[in-house]
Amino acid sequence: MLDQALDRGAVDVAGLGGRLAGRSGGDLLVGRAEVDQIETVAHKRAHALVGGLAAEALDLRVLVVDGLPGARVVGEHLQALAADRRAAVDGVADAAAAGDVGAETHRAILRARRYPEWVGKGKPKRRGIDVPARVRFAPSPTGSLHVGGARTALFNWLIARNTGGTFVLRVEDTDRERSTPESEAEILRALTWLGLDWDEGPLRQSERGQAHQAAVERLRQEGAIYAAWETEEELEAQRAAARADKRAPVVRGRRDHTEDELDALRAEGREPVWRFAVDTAGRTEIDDYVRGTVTFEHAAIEDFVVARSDGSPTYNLAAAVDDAEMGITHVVRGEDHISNTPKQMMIMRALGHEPPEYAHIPLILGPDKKRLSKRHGAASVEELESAGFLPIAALNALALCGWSYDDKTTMFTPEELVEKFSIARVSKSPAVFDMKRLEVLNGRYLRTTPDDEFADILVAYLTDTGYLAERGDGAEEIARRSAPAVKRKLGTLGDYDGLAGWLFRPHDIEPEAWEVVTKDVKHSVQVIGAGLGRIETLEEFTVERLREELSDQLHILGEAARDFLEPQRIALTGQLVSTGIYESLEMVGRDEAVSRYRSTLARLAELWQSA
RNA sequence: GGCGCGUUCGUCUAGGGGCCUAGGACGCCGCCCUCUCACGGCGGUAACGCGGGUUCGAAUCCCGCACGCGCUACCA
Repeated sequence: MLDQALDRGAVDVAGLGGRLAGRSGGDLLVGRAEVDQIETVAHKRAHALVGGLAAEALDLRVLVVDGLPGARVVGEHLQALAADRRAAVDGVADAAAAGDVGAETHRAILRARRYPEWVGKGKPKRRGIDVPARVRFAPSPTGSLHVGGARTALFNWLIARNTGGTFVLRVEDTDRERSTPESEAEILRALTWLGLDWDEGPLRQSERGQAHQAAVERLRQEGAIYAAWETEEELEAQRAAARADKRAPVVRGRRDHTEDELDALRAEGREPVWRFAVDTAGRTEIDDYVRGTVTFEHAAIEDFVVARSDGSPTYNLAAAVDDAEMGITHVVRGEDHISNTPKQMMIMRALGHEPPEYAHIPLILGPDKKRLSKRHGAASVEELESAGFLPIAALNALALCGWSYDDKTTMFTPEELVEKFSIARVSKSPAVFDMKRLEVLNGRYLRTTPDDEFADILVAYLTDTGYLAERGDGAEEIARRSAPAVKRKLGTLGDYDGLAGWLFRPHDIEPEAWEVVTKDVKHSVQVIGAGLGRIETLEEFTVERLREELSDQLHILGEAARDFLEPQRIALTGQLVSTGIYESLEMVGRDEAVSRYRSTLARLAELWQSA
């Protein structure tokens, strides 16, 4: 078949003088380079490979073995190859004829010939931070620490630790209406819970009033800001006009009031705000660690307010002054701040400071792809804690939100995180926070915790949430004893009650479980009775013995494990999902177990009779 | 509306011109562990937003479009 194809010239590769000949050997040879096993010719990439070599050699010689399996297939592939590569070869041939093969082609050829060391590196890798960085986390104390904020804090902390730098905590409480000391305390507590310690601070922006005033004064002297007297309505009109005009909705105050006008304005009792006089002709470029160069034309930036009419500084002024004066070298913050950055850079420059470097990290989204907020449920660190997540699990989930080390690692110790983190590997695109994944991760951490340590963690959690107090005396002891049984099933500590709640209650059967067990009353009575028979007389009430006894009974009955064990679980715990059956029996002991079995049987019997 | 950013399985991601027949993880589905629910193990499902261009070759580079998100305050 192949020979026929050859005879017809159909496989004359691109008419470049290549020829095909039957020969024994087993490999497909192209030029003088050995390519691959022949079956991989079917591979698309082999075509490309051969193409590359053909392009180089401009003379394709293909040697094929006699009696190869599927000569027809080989022939077809070679035809495909020929058609496929003809253009390729022509392209290079033309280029070569013109005396210029091109760097790209050269690289491709070299790569194909597996001389990786000769192959160009392509684009440069994104840069990381390799100097000791002085970074800051600057939350505003208007609520609890959100997942997004926590992640920003974490990244900053990681950069500080990993570069041997300094992590500064600064509380941005210039909004006096909404800032509260309680919220500040809660944020600090949440950071501590996560294990993020700061080297300086907390420094309150509200206590830096003098520095801010001085900066405003300086800007005034420099002529970088001006008093703006426009009323709310006038500003609105400006914006509306711009919008109608499809221009950027920027606000610019009048800068050329006469003395008489100013007197008149003051006489009205108006107080001006101070706006930054934006140089509308210029532009500001941010050389961002994660986004590359981002350019803002000043024409689209309004004359933003730096000082309110009561003289207090706005966020942009306070942040710029503080970052500059605190010697912050790298500002790492959420992407929602990126349009503030040129403003802050302008302020710093007007003040004679060189702006720091910036990294704007992508936002964390809720399942609806909107920025994660309270609406999405557990959106704060506080909620994560009370839901029963371990700090280490939360830390990992946060770190892996917008950052990855490689394609598989999902569990890092804090030390590994510090060692491996790099801003260069932070993703550009926003990430949906995956609560389910956090749960799974948490369960994994729980399971790797040694039993005694786990028991302590569990008891601490149950105490903090008031669970134990509500269950009365002896509850702690019960919880401690149940710890090993519960450990392998827990996703979060908050799931504890769902698994072990029955231990603290007098015997009762939840409706769903009752439904299961009453589906076939006769059968239920039978297997529960059989189970009871086994445990009633059992001297040694241990997991091992219980397993033996019940397994034995299960075999005698010839039941499927599920059909036999499910009713046992319900008889004892009254729950559909619970701690393991044998552990559960052992935990409550024989007397309690027997009494629960009997009470279940009694209820079943009652139903049976009435039916 | 303006400005900015983003777009690979449902979700988090690997990927930087040929190592991609697009890999991993979570979820989901199935099987196994005859200790059930669960845990664990094994397997399966599933993605390069669209259209052009550059190139012998594009998930990767360029352009356009679409969609999404952020910002657009005398809030931070």
